[in-house]
Amino acid sequence: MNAILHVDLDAFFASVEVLDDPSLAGKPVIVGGLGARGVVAACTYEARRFGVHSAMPSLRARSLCPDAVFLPGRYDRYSELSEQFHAVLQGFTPLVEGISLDEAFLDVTGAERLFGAAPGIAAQVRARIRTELGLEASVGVAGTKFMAKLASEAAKPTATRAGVVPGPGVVVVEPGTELAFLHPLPVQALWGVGPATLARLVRFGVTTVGDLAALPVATVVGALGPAAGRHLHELAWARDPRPVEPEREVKSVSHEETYAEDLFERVDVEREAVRLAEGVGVRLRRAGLAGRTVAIKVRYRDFSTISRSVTFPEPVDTGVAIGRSAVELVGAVDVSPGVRLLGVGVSNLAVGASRQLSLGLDEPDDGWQKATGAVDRIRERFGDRAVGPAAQVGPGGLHPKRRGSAPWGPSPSGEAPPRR
DNA sequence: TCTGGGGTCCTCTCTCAA
DNA sequence: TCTGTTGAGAGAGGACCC
Repeated sequence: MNAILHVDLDAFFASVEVLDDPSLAGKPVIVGGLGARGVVAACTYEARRFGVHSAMPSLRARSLCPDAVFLPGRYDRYSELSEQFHAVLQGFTPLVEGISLDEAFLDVTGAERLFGAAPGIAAQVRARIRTELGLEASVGVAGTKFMAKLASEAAKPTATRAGVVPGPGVVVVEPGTELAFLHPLPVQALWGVGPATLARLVRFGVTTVGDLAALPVATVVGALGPAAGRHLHELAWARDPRPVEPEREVKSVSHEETYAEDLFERVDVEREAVRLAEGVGVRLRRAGLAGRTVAIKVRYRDFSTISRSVTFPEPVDTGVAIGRSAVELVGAVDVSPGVRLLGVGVSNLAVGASRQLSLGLDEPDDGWQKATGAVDRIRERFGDRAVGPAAQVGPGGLHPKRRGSAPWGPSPSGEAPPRR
């Protein structure tokens, strides 16, 4: 029997803000995009008492909890603490699968001889996170990843109108008790059941995990398709063979941005495509990756979204090559309805040096490779804003998109959010 | 209420070649 | 030569996760 831990930092971004500014302790704190199109990235349990939750539009959060402290978020600081968090986990086992900045699975089956039984390891993990990071974590312990995830959810504090109720911190699902724990839960508790899947299941009278388990698998497959149907039916019977995977390969790299005001001019959309492509290229080269498929994503003001992509025989990794493809793809879509969001991404990734596409310019391709290398070295020394494509030079200087800039929506001014 | 950013995975459709 | 089948791959869209 495997021993899997799911470790989740409580209200991570908001807790970091409280950690760095103790005067915020006990107050409703909301981190996210502050503009009209921003969303809540995280909030303290004091804010959740008012019905605020992550992914909620910031305007709605403001109306529910006008006295909350609203902060734009500091992605770099969260990344720094996330690295420390994962280092703590690595101290218990190398079998750590990071899910996000604040969440990870640990397979401690082999670590039990060194650290004791899994529930004890869970307590040790929490204690070390508290003393070394100053943050609170909830831990679920079970025989599978999926059950451990549900258990950590049950370990968290809860916010009610009356106040914040501390959680147990560690919840253990003992072998043999999985179904008793699982079947009373609402079916949305299953990983993979969102609003659309829920709507389909409700038509079959399914509201709990137990209801889903009671259906014949063929019925679930008929409703949800073979992959999702079989997978969810297995989960409903607490069967989850997925192992903890420490190394997961990246499948795609992308940047997207929602604009404070819609873009109607093709030249503006093309300039943004070049800027986003530049950021994607930088991240690809830093990771030593290149990709064969370049895709754009366009979201219109009515929230309808389209994507266009093109696949090349050879992988690309320079902003010039990605940008040129993205501009061509933008050229094939209608921008007149108003572009709310634009995204540029690269997939079909491969490790190693790329062979760049012919750029249709007089410059030999290896000349661009050398130029890109020089640009990367300048950025290493002087920062991302030091150099960029000519199309990006304007009165405001260079604005190459970097990971984590305006991560939760445009700020009120339309500029990147201020750093504290 | 009016919906971010960065991902992964799945499904459907179309095309092309065997 | 024509038609039907099958499978792979590309492209597009959607659902879901944190």
